[in-house]
Parts: sequence; structure tokens; C-alpha cells
Amino acid sequence: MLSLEQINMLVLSAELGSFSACARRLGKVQSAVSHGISNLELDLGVELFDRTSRSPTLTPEGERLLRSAKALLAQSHEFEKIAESILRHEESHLTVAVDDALFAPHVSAVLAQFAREFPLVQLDVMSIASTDIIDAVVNGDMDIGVMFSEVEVNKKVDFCYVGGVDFVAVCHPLFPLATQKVLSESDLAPFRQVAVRGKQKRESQVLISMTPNAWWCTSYHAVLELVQQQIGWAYLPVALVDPLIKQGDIHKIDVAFDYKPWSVPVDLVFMKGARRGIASQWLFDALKNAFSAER
Amino acid sequence: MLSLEQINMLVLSAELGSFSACARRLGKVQSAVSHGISNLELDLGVELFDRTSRSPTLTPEGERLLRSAKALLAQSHEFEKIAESILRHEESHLTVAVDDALFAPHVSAVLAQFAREFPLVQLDVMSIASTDIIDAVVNGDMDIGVMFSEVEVNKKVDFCYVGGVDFVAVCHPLFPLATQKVLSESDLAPFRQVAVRGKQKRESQVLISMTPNAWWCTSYHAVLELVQQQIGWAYLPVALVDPLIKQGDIHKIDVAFDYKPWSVPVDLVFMKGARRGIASQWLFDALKNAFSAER
DNA sequence: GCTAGACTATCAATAAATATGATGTATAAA
DNA sequence: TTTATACATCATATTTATTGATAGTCTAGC
Repeated sequence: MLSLEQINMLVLSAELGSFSACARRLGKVQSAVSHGISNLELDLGVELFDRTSRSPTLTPEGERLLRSAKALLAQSHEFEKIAESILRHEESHLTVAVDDALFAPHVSAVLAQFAREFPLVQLDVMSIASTDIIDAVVNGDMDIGVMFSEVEVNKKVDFCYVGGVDFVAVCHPLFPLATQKVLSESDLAPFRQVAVRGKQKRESQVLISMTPNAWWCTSYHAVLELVQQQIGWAYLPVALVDPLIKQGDIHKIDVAFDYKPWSVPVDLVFMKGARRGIASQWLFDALKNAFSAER
Repeated sequence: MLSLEQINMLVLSAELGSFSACARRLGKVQSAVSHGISNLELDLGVELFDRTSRSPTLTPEGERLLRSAKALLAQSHEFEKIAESILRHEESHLTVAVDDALFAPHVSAVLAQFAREFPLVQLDVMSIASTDIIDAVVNGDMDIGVMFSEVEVNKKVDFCYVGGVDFVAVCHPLFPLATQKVLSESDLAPFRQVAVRGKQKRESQVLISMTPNAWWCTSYHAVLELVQQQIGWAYLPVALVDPLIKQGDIHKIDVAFDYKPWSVPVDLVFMKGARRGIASQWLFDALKNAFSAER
């Protein structure tokens, strides 16, 4: 069975064009490399270096094997890096659920930084409705969730309030509601509201009016599509609709709220008592900071 | 530096679920494997197997490393296979030029068999006009060429006659020539002939009529396209146009030939005196047989 | 053409890693 | 309980790798 030490000697010697230089680099004596290479040649039955000149140069056969040798070394470094990653208590993969309304640039920036910090940790990023996130975390399908606060607190998960996201009521510029100036919330009732709820068919308590006539989507982007088709009005996060309002593609409904909050609180959720690795810890802190900085 | 022997022990033990079985398979004693695995664990700092039960099972960490270990072993086998391939004097890559009119199923079948016989030899298959093939072989750009015979023999290459390919004169069913029954060759002259010649702008001596009005392509498929556009008539290989003639998309012109050959001789060419490896040798013989069997 | 410097191959001695076989202990099946 | 099989450990034996010294070779500069 061939030895990686010898493969390393092959690659380094080829790179440096000298057995002695290779030996110096490896902290060994020259004869060790000379021996190593010639043993490798004996094992393979292939002459790797041409030693007629002062500095050994690869034979065409050596050249051909060099490519494969480099790949082999790269693979072995990968293996060792995985072992180191395990030693650092990094998870092998992490699943994060982010409500799609919260998937703003400051969140994806955190993910980009995560990729740099933990290159060996696979990340599953799921975009599901807030109301479904808690169940996913309880089931163990998700490690971390970023979601809008639920009023009824599930006892099996831990919460961490990280900030609020502003919502506005919007409709299409040609939608009947667009003509009136300032509305009371009851004025919205006759019109169809488009809102979000998950597969569980549970709606968020904070984001629904008393409208009897409602359509439901599992994603805020889908809601926005329906609003643009003049199917109804909706509460949508400012970050999502602000550019469209400025362009005049979407109309912001000025509602005189008396009790409904403009700012919807956002929680990070994670399973109670779950042993978290350092990648999970890092991501948790980074997401927390991202939302705090956003305010 | 980690040892492939130990990696092999990891993979085999995980597969068999037993150190003893692994030892038997490797022709070693049980304690060797026991030592090997525990040394690997010590080197990596990671516990790979859970030994509480009778048969050792991988820990989650071991599971994660196992995938990488398998890839590492695969890479090392690849390396050894390349060495063996070199020992068998197989070339690392081979370039073959085949005139596109000769690229029939019996040739591609040979290439498929070549792929099975020499999985490590890269093959460059080029489709260039016959008149350009010799120059490519002389330059050393090609190892083997399959081409229509040239009358003037280049002295720097070796030839091997392998058989003939039948050509027919064809045109579009609505082309003026299609109406007449049997033509003498001089009847073709007033009409535009579409023929093949390479970048060298040398035409093949065997496949050109005295037509003063001619268009040129570097590929027979291109010629066929032009014929289908009623741009002219052409001599084309039977294998290429036979299905189209049967469908009625192309009309076969019956010409009363007096001296022009119906069957154009095909040569295999290769550089004179070039040291040929066994892959080249094999391919040469296989192509030769393919054309002989075709007759 | 000669010499100094740097390179590689080879060799024998030695250090280190690896394999062995015996032994003890745990586990699952009879 | 007994038996067979499995793993860990240990001291020993063997193989393998490493070392330092030596001799031969190539290149550049004089």
C-alpha cells in the first residue's frame, strides 16, 4: 500500500525541482527523500524523475502521475481538515429556517460570513412560514429558526427576542383602497386581505385584521405577487415593498392604527436544551447581532 | 502524516462491522487492526468507533470521516491504476482524426470498445476533412487518421488501405437533375456541385467532377445540408444519405460512370516511424477490422 | 580545463513504526 | 452456564524509515 509521505515527496520534489530542497522543506535529510522517491518508483514500477541533469525533472510518466498525486494529497488534507473541524466541535451540517419576509440582505450577509468561518459545515437554509418554524424546530428538523413572534409560546423551544420588523399595509395603485387617504382599520374589512400562514393553517396572531374575506399564502413573496395582481391588500414588511412603493408599483395604505403594532417582533428559536456546537452558537450570535444592528 | 493502511482499516472495519473480519480480509492479525484504528484515532483526536457493544459501530464523527476516507481510498486506487496503465505502455492520451463521412456506426462502436479497453486513455476525436488529416499527422497533432485516399502520397506518413466507402451522386427531389433518368457524367457539369475540401483548399482527386461551378464545405454533413437546400448536387457516402433516399427526402442521381469510382478507398494513416503505444496499436487494428468487416 | 559548490545515490547503523501472538475481559448465542 | 467470538493490551519480533557519512556527478565561474 503506497504511503502518503512518498506521494508528498513526489509532489514537493517536482515542485521544487530538487530532492534536497524537498528534504529541507520536510525537515528531513536528503537521503530520506532520495530513498522515498526511489522506493515509490520501485513500488510503482515507473521511473518518475530523470536524474541525468543536475536537478531532477519529471519524466512524462511522472508528469502524468503528478496530477493524480496532487489530487490524492488534496483529498488527504480534506480528510484531516474534517477531523480538525470535528475537534473544534463544528457540526457537520446545520439547518436554519428563515421566514421569507426576514430573508433580507443583512441575513444573507451573515450566511456569507458563516461560509467563510465554517467552510466545512453544510448549511441547509429553508424558507418556510413563521407558524411552521416552531414545529420544525421541535421535531429536530431545524437547528435554528428566525421567525415572527407567536403569542402562544411553545414550551419545548427557547426564544430570543432580537428586534422588530416594520410592516405596512399595501395594495396595488389601482386597487379601490388606494384612492382613500387615511383609513381606519375597519375600513379595510370589506376588502380581501392576502396574508401568510403555514402548512399547519395556523395564522399569526399579530398580522391579521378582522377581515372575513382572506386568501392565504405560505410566502410573503407570493403575497406580494397576489397584491400586484390586485387580488387584495396585505400587510408586508417594509424591506420587501419599499423599493416598489418608491417606483409607484405598489401603494402604501395609510391606516390609523389604534392597537395593531407597526413593528412585528422577531425571535430566534432553537430547541430547548439541545447541545449546540460552535457553528450553531456562532450563527445564533451573528443573527442576533444582525437584527440588533438593523434597528 | 496519515497512513493509507489505517484509512483502509477504517473503511473495511466500518464496512464489515468488525476489526477481526477486517484483519482476516487484510491478511493480518486482529491486534494489528485494533492498533491501527486506535492509532488513527489518536492521530486525529477523534473517536471513530463505539466499542461498547460486541461489534464496533461508527460514531457520528466516524461516519462523517468515513465518506472522506472512501474518497481518499478511491483516489489512491486511481493513482495506482494510472501507474499500471503506464506499465502496460498505454498512452495518456491519443488523438484520432476521422473524416466525418467515415464517422459511421462501425467506427463509433470501435471507440466505445476502446473506452472499455483503455478507461484511462483520453481520446481526442477530431472530425476534419480528409485533405487536412495528413498535415495534422505530419505535424504530430494527430496519432491516427482515418481518411479517403489521396493520390499524391505524402512520404512522411505511413498508409494502410482498409477498404472502400461507396459514394452516390445525390440532389434534392425538386432539383432539376432529379427529373432525368440515367445521366452521363457530362450531364452533371452545368449544375453546381457541392463538394468537400479542407482548410488547405486542396480537393480530393477522386471525388470531383469537371464541374466548373462548385461550392466547398469542410464537412459532408454541411454538404448534405446544402443539397437539401437545393443549392447543388453532390457525391455523398451511401451510409450518410441512404436513410434519406429511402424517405424520399433526397434523390439518387443514376449516373453512367465510365471511369470515376463508385467506391472510394479509405486509408488509415499514422506518422512514419512513430513509436506507437499499445492503445494506439489496438485502435489501429480495431479500425482496420471495422472497415474490413464492413465490406 | 579546472575547481568550488551543490546535487544525488548508496551504504551501514540506528531509530521508529508496525506486526505478532499470547493473554485477559466482555458479549451474544446455545 | 457454557461456548465461541470479539476487542484491548502487552511484550516481543520484524519490518520499515531515518540518519550521517561517503562517493560520484553536474554546473557555473575562473
